[in-house]
Amino acid sequence: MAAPKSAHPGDVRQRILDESTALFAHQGFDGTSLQAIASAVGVAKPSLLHHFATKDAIREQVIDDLLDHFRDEIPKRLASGRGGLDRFTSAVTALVDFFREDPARARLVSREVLDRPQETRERLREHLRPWIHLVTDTIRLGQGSSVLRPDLDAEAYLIQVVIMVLATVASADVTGALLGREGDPGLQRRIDELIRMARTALFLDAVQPARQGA
Amino acid sequence: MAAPKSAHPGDVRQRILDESTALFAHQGFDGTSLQAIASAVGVAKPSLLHHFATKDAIREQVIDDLLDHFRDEIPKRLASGRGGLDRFTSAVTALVDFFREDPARARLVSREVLDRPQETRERLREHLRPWIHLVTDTIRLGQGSSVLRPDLDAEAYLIQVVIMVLATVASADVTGALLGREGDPGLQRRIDELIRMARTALFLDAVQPARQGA
DNA sequence: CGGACTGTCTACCGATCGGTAGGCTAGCGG
DNA sequence: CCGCTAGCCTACCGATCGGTAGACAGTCCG
Repeated sequence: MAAPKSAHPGDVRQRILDESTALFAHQGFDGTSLQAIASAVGVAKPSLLHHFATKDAIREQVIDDLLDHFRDEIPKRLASGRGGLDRFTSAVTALVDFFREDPARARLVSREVLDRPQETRERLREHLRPWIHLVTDTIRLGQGSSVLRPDLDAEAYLIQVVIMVLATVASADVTGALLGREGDPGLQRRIDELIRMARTALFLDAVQPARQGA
Repeated sequence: MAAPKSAHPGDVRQRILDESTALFAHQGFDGTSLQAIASAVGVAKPSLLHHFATKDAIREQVIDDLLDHFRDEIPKRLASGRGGLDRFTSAVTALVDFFREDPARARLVSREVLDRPQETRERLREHLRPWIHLVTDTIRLGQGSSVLRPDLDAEAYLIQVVIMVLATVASADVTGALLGREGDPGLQRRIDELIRMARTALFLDAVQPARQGA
């Protein structure tokens, strides 16, 4: 009626994906009905199924878009240097920022891991395998030249750091209240500590760089 | 018919809780129907609602039992010494073992964090507050006497370690395939690295104790 | 101008959801 | 021995689920 019809092709489709991302992240796939998505987008329920064959197809597209975005963004952020921070902090910060700028991403991945472990395992393996090799090779190089701790398990270390970043962002609402101050979101404080832990566990104790302010 | 009726009072009730724990952990609360629980237990659906007022009441009891069990078991395990391992490794191992001996616990908590952040935050705060204070006070003591790293944020550190343990066990099925060898579950390897990371990030580099075999 | 196509809608489908009503039975206390 | 209660059952409820049918309106192309 008031709104112009079919003003932008592909617009509704993208809005469906955006709203589904938010809803799946907060309520889970099973906890989100097609009606809820339709209401959020502002269309009737069957319109969703005109753009996607089934509810599950929406979820698949949401996940694919997220992983593609991850694969495109991370190298870009790594290349952009990030000021005077050393290479390690720059890398971890890039990882953290990707999830922190939209925590729905962290929640969504966490839910997929819990809901569909087998499928998610295969998908992540394809997407992350080259990336993992790149990082672990670099770590092993640093271990050889006595910059990094020799007793470190490169692959396990990397995975643990990624898991910790994911879980930290995904659980930000909950874990904030466990810190001392009540109203404090405290996410930055936990991330600072996360980076300190990861760095300390990686480098032989040469220098501990000063903690960055913001 | 064949089975003796009402052989053990409270038996069915406990079986409902056990099966619900497993089902909620693997499929989520919204992904688990009352019918699915009833079938797993081997009773008719309305029998569930004789023991519990609503489906949600089942979930509440499952979580309460889990948290109570945690609060009872952890001090017990800490007291039992765990052989010649130092106190730190003993504590982290106790935490890891609690979740690893039934990974459904880790999955269940992770799901609650995602599904009901506000409610879970309050519940965890009540349950964990004294425990957190105990640990962080001990850490700060160690920081004062120059055994532990002075730049460590005791509360944030503790929370990050707990999060990492939880997420590691909850995601064991997925993350295993990301390590080098394919069929390898690799959980022990990640947990060894987790403990190494936590230890290195906590202690000033005096000694790195040898990694324990099994 | 006139189809064909695209996108949206209303109306509806069978299945399943959480939950209820009420009957049957076995054990127990008076 | 009799009635009450606990525990389990079959049968059923309205609501909501994911998904379908088909009408209708624009828009683009010949």
